[in-house]
Amino acid sequence: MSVACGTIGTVRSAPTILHLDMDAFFAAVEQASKPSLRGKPVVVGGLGPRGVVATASYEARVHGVHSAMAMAHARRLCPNAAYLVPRFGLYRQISETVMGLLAEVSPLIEPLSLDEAFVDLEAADSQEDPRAVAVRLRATIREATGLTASVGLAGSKLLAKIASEKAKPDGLVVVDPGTERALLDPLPVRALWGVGPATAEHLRRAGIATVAEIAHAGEHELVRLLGKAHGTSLHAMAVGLDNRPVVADRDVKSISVEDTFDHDLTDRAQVRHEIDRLADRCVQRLRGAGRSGRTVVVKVRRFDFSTLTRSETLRAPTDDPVVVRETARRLVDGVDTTGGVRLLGVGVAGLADFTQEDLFAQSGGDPAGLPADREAPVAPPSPERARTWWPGQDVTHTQYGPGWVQGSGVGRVTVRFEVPADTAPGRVRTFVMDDPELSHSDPLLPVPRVLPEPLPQSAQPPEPQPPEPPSPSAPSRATRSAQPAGHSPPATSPKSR
DNA sequence: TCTGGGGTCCTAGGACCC
DNA sequence: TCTGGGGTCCTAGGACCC
Repeated sequence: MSVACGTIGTVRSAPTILHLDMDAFFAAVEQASKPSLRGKPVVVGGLGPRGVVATASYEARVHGVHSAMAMAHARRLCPNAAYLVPRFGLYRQISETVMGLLAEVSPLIEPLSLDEAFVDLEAADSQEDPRAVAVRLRATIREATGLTASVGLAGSKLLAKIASEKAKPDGLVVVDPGTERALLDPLPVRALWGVGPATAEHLRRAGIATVAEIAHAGEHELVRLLGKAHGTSLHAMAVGLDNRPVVADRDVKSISVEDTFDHDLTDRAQVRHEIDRLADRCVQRLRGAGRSGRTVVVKVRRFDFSTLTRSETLRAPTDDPVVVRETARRLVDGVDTTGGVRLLGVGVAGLADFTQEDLFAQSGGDPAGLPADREAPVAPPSPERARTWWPGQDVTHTQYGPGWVQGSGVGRVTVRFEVPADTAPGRVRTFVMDDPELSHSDPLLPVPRVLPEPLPQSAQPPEPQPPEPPSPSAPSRATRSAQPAGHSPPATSPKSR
């Protein structure tokens, strides 16, 4: 069955597709930058009453905590873990470093998320042994970031991803040609890409529990059970056929924002107000990406978790806050929200490559001829949220220096003063919440034990720095990050109502 | 236990046009 | 007057991924 066939495609004869997955990425970054958390259970995610776990450290997983679990459940399972709000700005920075190291291995890389990517080694200049490349890559990433990564090498994307999963944590698994079926056959159907809870249940009712049983059932039966597209691709994967290429620079197709509220909204005026704010945030992201879009989408999750979407396609692409706001409002007005609204979202799809300014410039039109409210400013972040102290956030005290919020309540905030380079946990101190000497600050990059290798050309500093070991006594200022990621309130914990 | 936020892709029905 | 088939676009919902 391992022989290639016809239109479905084949599997490479050498394991030249590499899948890299950072181990417990968010939690590992927190442990690397907060010395007091090393070796202890750490859970990163939304800390509000409706938060879910984004990432749990391996110490927390031992207690049964895992991604997508309700935070309330996690707290019951592992009450002694550190519960932290995500610092996406920092994760993004570290992710860029890792992706830069991948780009040194091969020009063809496909990021799947901040902590995951495929690399096509066939596109590399050197035809070095893939295993040697993977070994060196893992070491380089550890040196540059202080974090561990797991790597799978195989002849297809599917197998490379399964291999990296098997390699976790901090391992390398190579799927040698000829061993594909032995690896796949015993796996549960959930191991295949595209099999979630619904499909797994569907298959279970048909008596299919393992990959081998999918292969045995045959393509016709799979299509009958799951439909054309899903059935065909699932059967192909189960028999080990997967020739999907590694694709760099996938184009974004939609941009959206959404908020789950701590308490359901019951007032129509409140719903409208939130829709306006979401529309503004969406347009901000749209413009930041230099795009515009034709279809405005509104998403409403009601009190009973029933979710519906309403969309409207405009005659031309827009990045106009007024247009998006009014369209979103019109759409949400047509939805029955009696009983309460748990979540609202606004998105723009059908993206075009141009902003409206570009379009006007191209047609020789005059932007000044637009309606006066066209450039209505996007609402600034509300000031009362700037002084919210979430566990995990970066702060600085004028006297004690940099630290992070350990907890807050009853008018007090507790801060642990330590920096990534510290080898022992730092001191803890408590302040009144509005202490003027305490302020939010930018995150500090975790300090690797060895200096990173040179980044790719685009990321090179203007003047090459001579390599020198970091000084343990005064490392923090030099590694202070450029992005103000610590300032914004956590997106995962919207305002309570 | 009670379910985030940001995406992608697929299906299906209806409108509309040729 | 009735009967078509096909293609494309739009809308809504659902499954899935990280």
